[in-house]
Amino acid sequence: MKYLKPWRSDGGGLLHLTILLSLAGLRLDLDLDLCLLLPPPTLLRDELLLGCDPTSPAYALSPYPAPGGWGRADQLHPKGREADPAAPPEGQLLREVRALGVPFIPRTRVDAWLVHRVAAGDTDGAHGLLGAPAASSAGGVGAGVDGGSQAAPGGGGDPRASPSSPLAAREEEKAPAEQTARVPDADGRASERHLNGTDTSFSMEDLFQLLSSSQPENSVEGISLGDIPALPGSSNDGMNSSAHYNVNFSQAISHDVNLHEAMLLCPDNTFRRDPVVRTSQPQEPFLQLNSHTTNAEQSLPVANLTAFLPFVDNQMRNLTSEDFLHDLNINIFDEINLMSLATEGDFDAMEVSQLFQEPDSDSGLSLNSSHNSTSITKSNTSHSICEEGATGYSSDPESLPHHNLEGAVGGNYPAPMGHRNDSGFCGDLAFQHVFHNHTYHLEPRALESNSESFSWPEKPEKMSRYLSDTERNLSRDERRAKALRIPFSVDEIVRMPVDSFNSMLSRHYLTDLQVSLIRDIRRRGKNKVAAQNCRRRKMDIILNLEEDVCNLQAKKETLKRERAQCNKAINIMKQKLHHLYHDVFSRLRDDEGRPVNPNQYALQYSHDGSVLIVPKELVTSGHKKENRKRKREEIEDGFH
DNA sequence: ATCAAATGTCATGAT
DNA sequence: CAATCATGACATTTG
Repeated sequence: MKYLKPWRSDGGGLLHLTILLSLAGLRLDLDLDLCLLLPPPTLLRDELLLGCDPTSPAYALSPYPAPGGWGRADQLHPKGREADPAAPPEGQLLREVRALGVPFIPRTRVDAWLVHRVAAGDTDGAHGLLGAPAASSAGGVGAGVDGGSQAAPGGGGDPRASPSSPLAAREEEKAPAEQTARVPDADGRASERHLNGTDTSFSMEDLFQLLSSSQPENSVEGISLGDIPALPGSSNDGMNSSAHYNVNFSQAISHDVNLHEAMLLCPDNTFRRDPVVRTSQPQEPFLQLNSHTTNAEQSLPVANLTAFLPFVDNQMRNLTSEDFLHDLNINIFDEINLMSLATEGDFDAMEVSQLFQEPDSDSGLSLNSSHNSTSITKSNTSHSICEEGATGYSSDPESLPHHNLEGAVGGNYPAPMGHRNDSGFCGDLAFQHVFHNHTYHLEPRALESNSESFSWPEKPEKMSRYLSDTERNLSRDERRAKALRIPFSVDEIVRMPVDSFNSMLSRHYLTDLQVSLIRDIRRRGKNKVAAQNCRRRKMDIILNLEEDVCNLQAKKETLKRERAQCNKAINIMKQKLHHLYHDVFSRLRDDEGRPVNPNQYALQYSHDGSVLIVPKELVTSGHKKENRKRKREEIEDGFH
């Protein structure tokens, strides 16, 4: 398994940003030279997802809808969307586009605009507006606009960035005024402004405005380009000025191009599973989820993020055959998924990093100890909370709203991470450092494992130390499912009938890793129930046996008492017989008038009722004969 | 820290 | 033949 390092460096500190808008056969290449720092996972993911040619076989092999076939009919059907309570209010533009009957349901204004342009046959205009095709799609940022999949629009601003960055704080102050003037209203009138009046003057700002305005409420916060510190040697080539793009670009990229996540993992209306099955599950739209989870990325003033991009380039260049496509589909997506997970959620960052931990490596996940440690943040090799959680979670709970990261797995995930400290020391320098040094320190062994043989080398006893009480209440499978963004609850996965289960798997775009985990969860869950039943039965058997033992013991005691009584009665009878014997013999006299010795004679009853006095020798011999005769008769009876 | 009970997990065979 | 169940053995968690 080939893992891509998440940083790309262009040497000059310039991030070559390429936005490929692949939509309904339309490819819009936006080539930007920005001293812009983008969230690496989003960048990598979208680069891989959308940086390739939409017409290439990669799209056919990928689990994503190919251009022109965005999503399945049932998923994209307007009715299905109308039934979605989470769907955003339809703006006029959206209605317009939908009225055109294109097989693509835009969720964002950019989507709508693009579809509108495509439907209107004005693709050239779109190309012209968005600039020249990318010189290197693999080296750029694929900022795809995914209509049907609603690429993570949710928007939450980036409250984490503001407190930690003076620039961001300043931006935050002036943001509202700008936003009021720039952010389109909810029904997309601002978007229509571009469409109706100034198509030919559509600028980057317009695009970014569109991107950022897909969630107007989120556009107030976040990092503007002006806030991003310029790297040495950076320039504003390709841009009018940084101020010109003083929009929530990072957020826009993060929210609107998070295609992989949106299409694979987003359980929103476009990929909603059977509502009947889902009725018991709280609908946790990933829109909201993703919007929150990108905050860490946005908030990070990453300095070295470009270090990973050449790696990506090499990977992309070296993998041009079917292997590449296969890897792109299975491994890379999974890996990216994991990496993105690591950057998108507090828990997940922790979880994923720990899941990939060397089993015996203690890795110093000392979350508690790291709370009051500030020096660790300056050590490249220290294993601090930030390193473990370096995959992009804020440590400043006050600065970020309590994001509800949970999917359907395990019900609710209140999600306060145990490692989320109160000091927020990771938010600034520490977090910056950690972010670009340790974000994707995945163990090669773990990285090389494919999705089928993927193991979870976690050490539960260690794991539990770093989990909050809430997380600790989750089972391991629930934590795993949450880490992989499995959009179903463990209970649901286990209890679902096999037919529903299989149809569910086929209806959702799940990575191999997710499918494997889901099947494992089902197997383990059923086996857990079976084991519980088995133990219950065993306990029942044991209890029944114990009850039987008690009953038998009581019966034994009763029998013993009866036997004792019988023996007592027998002894009494013997005593009486003895007395009677002596009484009889005391009265007997032989022919000479002498008393008869009871030791030499015995009394014997004859058949006619008379009593004879017989010498004991004859009595014993007679008894022996009778016994022998009786035994012979018994043997003969048994033989016959 | 230690230990025992409870519980989870895996392997395997049966259904 | 796949899915599920049953269960012994071992691992892990819990109190």
